[in-house]
Amino acid sequence: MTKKFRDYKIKENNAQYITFFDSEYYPDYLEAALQVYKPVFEQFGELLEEAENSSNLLELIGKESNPIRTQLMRVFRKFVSPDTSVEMLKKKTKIPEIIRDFGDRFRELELVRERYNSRPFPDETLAAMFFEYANRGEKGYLLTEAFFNWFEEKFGDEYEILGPIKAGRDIILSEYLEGFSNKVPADFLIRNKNTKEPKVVGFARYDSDRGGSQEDDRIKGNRDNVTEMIKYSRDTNKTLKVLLLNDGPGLTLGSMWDDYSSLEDYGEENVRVVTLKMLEERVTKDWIEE
DNA sequence: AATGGGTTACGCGTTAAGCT
DNA sequence: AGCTTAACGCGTAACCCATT
Repeated sequence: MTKKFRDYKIKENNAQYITFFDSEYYPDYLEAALQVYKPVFEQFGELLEEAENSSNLLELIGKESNPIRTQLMRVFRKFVSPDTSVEMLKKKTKIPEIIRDFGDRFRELELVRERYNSRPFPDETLAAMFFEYANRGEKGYLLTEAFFNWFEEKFGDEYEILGPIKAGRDIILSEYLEGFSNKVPADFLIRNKNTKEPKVVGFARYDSDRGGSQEDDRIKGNRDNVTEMIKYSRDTNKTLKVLLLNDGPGLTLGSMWDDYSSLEDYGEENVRVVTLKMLEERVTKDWIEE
């Protein structure tokens, strides 16, 4: 009997199967943060002097080009308009609309100047806040990247793996599976290199933190996907496997591990849940083909 | 009544691909 | 070339609920 995801948790030792990606320690990165954002703050200060009013300040920022424009927008949000989401501010063309809809809630320019000048220059606090966001999402990319590399190395001759290694559109399964009409987004798809026959549908996720709320969504989403795949396999008489690549310390939180274990049970031999450290043992040609 | 862990709900910024 | 979209994981306020 093959080892199951559940079996990696005996005696609560599952943490050893988790992959860690290094993060920086506080306060080591403060210097780097100041380096990055000092020019942004500097320019914001200049525009602040130049502007006639708060709306005009936004217009002036809109004339700048990226990447600095987006950074100036972030500062604008903080000092002038916490109402306006970054999604809005990212669109240059939306600026007149934003002024129309939110302009009356912008903080008065005089007050903004006063508050801005009350801060030390460069504002280390704000730099640190911004910096904290900078690496969001990166660990998820590292996870898929590591998997793609491993897979190419190990199975590159026999199989091909499709999907974005970093940012980019997911694989929409209906576009690759004959007779499958649901627009299910997957992270990768493994096919026989010669026949192009789909073999494995993959979903990847790195959980640094947070158990709680996300657990349910993810398990449920994954379960729905598994159900779909099983049905598809049965209908078409093909064996299509589902690989759930999950990793990160978040896996050890709450009921996450157990939930994934039961998901594996639910999918029987067609579903495997793995971390990077289980790849050699669990992602085998036998499993792909059986 | 206080404490504290867990849950719910939602907004968030950056990146690279994709589009116009 | 500039802009938009799709993808990623992160942070936390407010609430729930069991225990002390």
